[in-house]
Amino acid sequence: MNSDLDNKNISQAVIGRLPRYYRYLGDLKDDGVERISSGELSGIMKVTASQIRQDFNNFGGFGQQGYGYNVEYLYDEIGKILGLNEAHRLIIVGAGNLGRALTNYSNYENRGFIFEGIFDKDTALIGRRIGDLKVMPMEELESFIIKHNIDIVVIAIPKTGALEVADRVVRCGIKAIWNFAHTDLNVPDDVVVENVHLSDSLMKLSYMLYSKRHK
Amino acid sequence: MNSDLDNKNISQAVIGRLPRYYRYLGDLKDDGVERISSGELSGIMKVTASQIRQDFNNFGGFGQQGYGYNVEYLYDEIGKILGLNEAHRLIIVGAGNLGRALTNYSNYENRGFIFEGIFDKDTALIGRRIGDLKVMPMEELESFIIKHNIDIVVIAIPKTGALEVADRVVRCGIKAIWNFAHTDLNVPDDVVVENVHLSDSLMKLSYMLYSKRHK
DNA sequence: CTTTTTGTGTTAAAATATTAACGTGTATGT
DNA sequence: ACATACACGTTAATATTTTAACACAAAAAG
Repeated sequence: MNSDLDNKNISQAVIGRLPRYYRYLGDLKDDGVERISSGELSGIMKVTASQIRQDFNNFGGFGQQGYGYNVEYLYDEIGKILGLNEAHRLIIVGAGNLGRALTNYSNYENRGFIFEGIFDKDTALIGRRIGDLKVMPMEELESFIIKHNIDIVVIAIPKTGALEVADRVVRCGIKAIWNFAHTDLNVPDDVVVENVHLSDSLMKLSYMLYSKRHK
Repeated sequence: MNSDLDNKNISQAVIGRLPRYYRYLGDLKDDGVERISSGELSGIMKVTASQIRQDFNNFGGFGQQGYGYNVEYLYDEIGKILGLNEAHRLIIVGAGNLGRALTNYSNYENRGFIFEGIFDKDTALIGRRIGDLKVMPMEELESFIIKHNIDIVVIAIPKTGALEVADRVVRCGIKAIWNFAHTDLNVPDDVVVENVHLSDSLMKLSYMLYSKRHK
């Protein structure tokens, strides 16, 4: 069913905007707003109304002429598109500061993403509690992934070990990696990687600041 | 001087790729590679040679026909473009898990970005040491920024307080914000914001995973 | 009930971004 | 010293993305 839409290739540009729409619609929903037009949303989100209509239409018609979009319906539909209707089970590799931050951060920010475990190679950390989780040794990585039906692996270790960890989790069937290591991973085509390169982000900011100053 | 290049508007697409070039060139440099052609780099980075040449040419000719690019020179030049030749002084607002992670993370990953202070409104945290820093109360925010010539403010607090903090730091002259709060900030045109919306990133991953599965 | 306004989905146009093509200068090898 | 291959910078072509235009359906107004 729905094969038309499912097979249509959605551009990265559109996908990148979906979470932002989702965020704004969530806020509107919380504020009790029932309906909204592309024009109004345009004003709030600072994007053209045309783009909003184009973006939504990639996935089918969610609105109605003369009415606009029903906020709650649209919110739910975008949630479905983003795959938020099914729960995801994650593990974090790396119990350093970042790994710890992500464990807690995600607990209250992202329902639907369930953090099932955290791993580290440092024996001093193994066994320590972080939130609800206990740090596990790297030897148990593969068996844990399989036993607990893990969906997504978060890599939160320095780049030295990142490639090896990626290889290991890919070998036991992982298809999605959230990569915080300061390097690009090399994975098969059917594995998706979302990079969060904090240094890159900071450099971008530096560039923007610098170029504004010297203009 | 150099007003041609300085005033030329570089597209976001290009800027977004610069840190990645910088990263790869740094690795090459560390490996002792002296020169590289756009074709070779293309193979390593998985982008077209044409794009590499186009990108670099936005900032002037760094290469030489028949030779290619000198790795170290190119690395340094891109560094300058990114504004990494001048040091930046940062403070972090929010001494929660994320703020703490960023303090340490950046200490060894990003030379040139100096973390000068960390602030929190939670009195239980004030005075506690995080790395080399001691958590300061929010009341001292403005005076600290001015006294220590702070460049960049990192917002690492929940969205509730983020807008107010942004307003406060903008009012005392801050022109660059690294925003980890789960919301968009509203700042004047001459202030640049680089967002790191972790939830958005995770949702994107969820989408990619979901859409691969259902294809 | 009719008219007017609203605002979508969609098609067309404009603007950007990416890739390919190529002329020319530099290095390398004979 | 000369020929050949290399590889940049640049211009041209292609593809993608964004914005505008518009026909038509639903809602609101009279």
